[in-house]
Amino acid sequence: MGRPPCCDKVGVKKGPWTPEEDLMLVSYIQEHGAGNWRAVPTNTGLMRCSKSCRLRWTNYLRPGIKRGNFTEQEEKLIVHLQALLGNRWAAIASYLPERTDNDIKNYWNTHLKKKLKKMQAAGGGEDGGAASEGGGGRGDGDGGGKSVKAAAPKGQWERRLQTDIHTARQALRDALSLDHPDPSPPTAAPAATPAGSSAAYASSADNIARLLQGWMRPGGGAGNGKGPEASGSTSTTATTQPQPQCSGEGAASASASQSGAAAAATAQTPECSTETSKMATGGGPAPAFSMLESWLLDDGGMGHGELGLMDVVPLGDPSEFF
DNA sequence: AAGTGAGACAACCGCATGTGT
DNA sequence: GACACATGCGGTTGTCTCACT
Repeated sequence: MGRPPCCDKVGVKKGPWTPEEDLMLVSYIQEHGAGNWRAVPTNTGLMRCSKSCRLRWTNYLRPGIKRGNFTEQEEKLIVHLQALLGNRWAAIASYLPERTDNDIKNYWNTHLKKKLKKMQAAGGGEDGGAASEGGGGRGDGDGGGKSVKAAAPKGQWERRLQTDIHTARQALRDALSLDHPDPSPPTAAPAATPAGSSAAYASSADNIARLLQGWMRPGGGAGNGKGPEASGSTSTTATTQPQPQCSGEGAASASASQSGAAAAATAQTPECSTETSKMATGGGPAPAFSMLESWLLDDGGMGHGELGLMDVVPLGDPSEFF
């Protein structure tokens, strides 16, 4: 409702972030943990709005983020999830712990959309293609969730329900406190693989990653929110390690989308919820993921992707996947 | 070698939702 | 129960880099 935009203030800087700003933000989060973004600009002296700070952190500075080069598996996963969930990037991103929703969204808009279009044009519809748009549902490719609802045989509410189930399952898993997989040591910020353009910037990001490694190691362990301020908001802090429990999760190792992700998902701890609330959306589909994976790899089943997934996660008995 | 166009990525904007008072 | 505030999400735009002519 009549809420004033957070970035209304004059003097708020916009545009690309400089390495210096990144450092300021990172070091602040190091000390206070992520969260309470409102206070970040004032406390850091950054001339950015809180939103911008949060975005910068979650999309770029947060450790454990893999950049560039989507693997084939990731691609497939995205296509199928998009078909299933629509443009709910945050939910989709929860299946790809190393990727940010923004990244996935961009990748979809720049690569996959075209790819699928081509496929359809070729009369193929191959993989996600056919499945996804349910017959070109998205036409323009945009408006995912919205248009999907019209074209998809299943209502969007059903998809939501589906996601909710994931969330619920995750919650239950947390409650049962499965222990997390060991924080598989990150292969060091894979970050620095930006393609071309970002190369220059990558180096600075790399530096930041190094910086993070330094401070994230307080107790030797990225362990459980052992981070600088292991509490509350720190959730993210914990994440800060390139091998975090929250974001990058162990999956950090290589093509996480594969097997790694499963473990990764499990790695989700309640603490991670703050920053990764997005993750909560899709929940930590650890078990589901493996099934999803096989489902995905089983291309033959394509064509009814949705039904396929529905089968994967029977509405009636989600518990079965615990 | 220079100019133009296309593609890719980062960031911003506005709306929706959740939480606290 | 209503209101206000903070955060999260998705869509869109702007900028930069690379490839081609």
